Amino acid sequence: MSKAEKRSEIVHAALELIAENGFHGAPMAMIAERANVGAGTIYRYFENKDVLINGLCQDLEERMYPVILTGYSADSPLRDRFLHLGAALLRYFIGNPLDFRFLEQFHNSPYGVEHRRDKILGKNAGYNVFRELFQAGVSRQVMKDLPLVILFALAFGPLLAVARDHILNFITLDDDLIARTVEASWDGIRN
Amino acid sequence: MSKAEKRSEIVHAALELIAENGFHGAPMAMIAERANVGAGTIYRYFENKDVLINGLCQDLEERMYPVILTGYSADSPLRDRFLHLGAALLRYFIGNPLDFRFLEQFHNSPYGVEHRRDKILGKNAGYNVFRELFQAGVSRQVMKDLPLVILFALAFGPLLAVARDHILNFITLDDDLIARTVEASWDGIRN
DNA sequence: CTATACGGAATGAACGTTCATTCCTGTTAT
DNA sequence: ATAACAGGAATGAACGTTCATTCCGTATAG
Repeated sequence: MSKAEKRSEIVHAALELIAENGFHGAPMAMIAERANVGAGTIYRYFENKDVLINGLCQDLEERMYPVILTGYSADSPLRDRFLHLGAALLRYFIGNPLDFRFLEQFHNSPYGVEHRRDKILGKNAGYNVFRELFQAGVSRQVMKDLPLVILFALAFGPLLAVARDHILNFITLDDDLIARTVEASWDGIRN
Repeated sequence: MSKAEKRSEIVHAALELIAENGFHGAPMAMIAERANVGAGTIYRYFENKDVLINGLCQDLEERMYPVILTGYSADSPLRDRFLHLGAALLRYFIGNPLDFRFLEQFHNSPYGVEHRRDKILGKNAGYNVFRELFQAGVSRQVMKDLPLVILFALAFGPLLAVARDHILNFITLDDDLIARTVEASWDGIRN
């Protein structure tokens, strides 16, 4: 097994275990076992568990962004752009439940809060499709004149909640239901 | 200290610690210390940690419901009823951040998922103001014709998200902002 | 071409720490 | 005096992390 493969085995095993059992249910020994490596080997690739977990999150975002942005045109009407992003996000989560469950675990942990604080208040507020879309929406008065944070909550709160419900089998989302849900969440933010 | 007082000290300490530091950051020894009791004493009141935590959740719901339902009239128009419940919920969470943080921790843990599964699919689907309100909304065509679970997500997803953002100091909610947020989430579900 | 030596990578047993839970001692109330 | 209770030290299981050792591919010597 090459070095890169081994690293990715470790990352994949960790993601799987954390998604399935939460942070509690993913001790290093178990990650090592599932990745078919020795317990110590992990520490050749990651300084410690914190670094592994933060790395996981970064890897994940890098995999997710391109998928969501496929077919996204910054020139379309705002409504279309929102519907595209919302549906793409929802489909991604449904198609990659492990990624979704990991992100949920991550965001409800000390790691996640710090991560989000940086994103909202922090330096690397850099380029961000979502922020750009919402700022345009507000300034063109297509969206409600509410703080960005609240618009985010109105838009993505429902989407994350239905993704969770689908993955926990409380409901089964098909393409029609996805579309109607995203449209409903658009109704929440549009003027 | 009376027996009932001691029990409530333990419950309060546990809620505080779990809310502040998550489940990881609330070992029994620390709960005992904050409650000014011995570590073993807790086990005279609760069989084990699981029982303590589930008890916490039940206590909390019993404290929350009356507050939210104060001034609620089942005869008002559906829109008013929703606005009342939404604003009351949001205000409760903002005024009782520890309760909110605990509920979040709880719902993102194995305990919480089981608890919710029971509530949605389970037996004790018994009386529930929210369910009743939404069923009425759908059947009178005041709300979108979507599965109940999705309407819940559309309505409460945003409210929980903004409550979280307020408590984490990403935004400061005042009465005006609360009202406008609840109205926006109503736009998401109404026809 | 084969045999030997080398060095980085992998290993997993062992360590120190932390936790939930138990147990025994001392205290209080009757 | 006795029973019920409270306390916190003791216990053992589980965890993240370390480190002495083994393994293996490659370079070097014969």
